[in-house]
Amino acid sequence: MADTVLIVDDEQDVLDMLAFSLQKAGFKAVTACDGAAALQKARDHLPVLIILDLMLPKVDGIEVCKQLKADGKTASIPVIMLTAKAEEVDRIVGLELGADDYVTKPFSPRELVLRIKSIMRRAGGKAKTGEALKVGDLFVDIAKHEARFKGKPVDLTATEFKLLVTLMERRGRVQTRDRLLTDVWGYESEMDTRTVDTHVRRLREKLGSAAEYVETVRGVGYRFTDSV
Amino acid sequence: MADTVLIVDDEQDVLDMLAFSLQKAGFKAVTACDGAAALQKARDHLPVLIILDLMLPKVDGIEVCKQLKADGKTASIPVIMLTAKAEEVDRIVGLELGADDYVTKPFSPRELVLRIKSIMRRAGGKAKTGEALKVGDLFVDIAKHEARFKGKPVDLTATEFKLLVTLMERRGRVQTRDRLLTDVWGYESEMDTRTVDTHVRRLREKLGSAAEYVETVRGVGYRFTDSV
DNA sequence: CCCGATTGTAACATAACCGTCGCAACAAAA
DNA sequence: TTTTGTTGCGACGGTTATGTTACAATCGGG
Repeated sequence: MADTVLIVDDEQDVLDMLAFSLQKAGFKAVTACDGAAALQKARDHLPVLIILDLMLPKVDGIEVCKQLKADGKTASIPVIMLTAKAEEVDRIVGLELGADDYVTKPFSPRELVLRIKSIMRRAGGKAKTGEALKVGDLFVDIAKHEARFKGKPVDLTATEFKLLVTLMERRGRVQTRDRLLTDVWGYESEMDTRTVDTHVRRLREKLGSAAEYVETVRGVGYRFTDSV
Repeated sequence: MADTVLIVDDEQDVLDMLAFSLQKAGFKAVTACDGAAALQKARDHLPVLIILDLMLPKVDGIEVCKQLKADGKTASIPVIMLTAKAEEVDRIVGLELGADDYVTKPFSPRELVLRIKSIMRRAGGKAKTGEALKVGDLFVDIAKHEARFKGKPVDLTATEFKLLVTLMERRGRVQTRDRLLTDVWGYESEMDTRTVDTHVRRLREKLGSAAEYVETVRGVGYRFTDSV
């Protein structure tokens, strides 16, 4: 099928894991282990999506992304950036290099596949570097690490912020506690699922009347609803 | 496009790096490695901007700048000075030699491109009186290397000044410590991120009540806010 | 050559955040 | 209604991030 995805990373383990996950999700995976090969294969296969590690030998991931966007042949291909540290996210966004989304390591394969599908849905309609989530009066700007409700800033901790974003990105669909644990806390976290409850509670508290967006689905988990 | 930039430096590495960065940013780069060639190429290409290293063989960078400003053909071209040490900034400014801005080594390419765009924006509008950043009662004049709060001068060291300018130029957006390190201290600085905290503290101390502009975003970094 | 200013780092203090627990409130099943 | 399981809530220590202070090294000016 034409659903080819290009994966660029210098670690073979990551490549294998991603290729496996993507093939399982119905994509065709092509891999590259450095920037030069990435640019070459991007032109060659014209994938529908590129997953690009920030840290690459020789040519930086940022540079690769810029060159992809500068080439008319590959400019329209959505790019998902992989970053090792959450702190680098701001840097990426600030550079305005044209990445369409980012995922921080460690990530869950499930999360990545969801992002991919989200990106491709978005690309089908209006492609935009959507770093802003908005539901009703609730506005979340990922680039600024800032959430606003009715225009007023909501002071959230880093964990609460990521939890809110995760829920909003999958709005309408129930998220189990285990899934939230792996997606917010990372795939290797060994924690009590009740911890999620506590953070949901704190999040609701700070959200005030916007807390009604966060629904409890008894026996399953939580859901962010936009149809109040 | 006519966006030609002349780069003058005696080190080939610096020339390469700058030319690369500028071309990525959409400029056309012309280089010169000494003062005589610089004057020649300035008259020849009539660039929209000149990046001029202070230390040059044979003819001093200061002398080059003076001659550029004395020649009617090149007098109107904005000049950005490159200096190895922040302390020399005062010297440049004191000499009133006509430079429009300065950047201290080591610098980040990102920073330089930002300065260039700023300079060119300014040149498009009014005559060069030095770029002034203004938020509330806080005024910062980059060209004069001067900061004022409620009209009273704030005595800042070179590092503190650069930190303040960097934060103000990206007002509203969180700046991680790593990013501030690369933008204020240079692209190859290997320093403790806690150093940033210390300098932020010193800056806040000197700013007095204007310190509220400098916000801490726990777990992320610092942010200069104008929406208090 | 000496002295003050500046700077980066380390050490300590403090505040914020996080994960867990126990219990009460609640809902679904029996 | 009773029973059983689930979730909300508040609180408690442990951990981490940041504020604060102090100090040695460096640099430049006098």
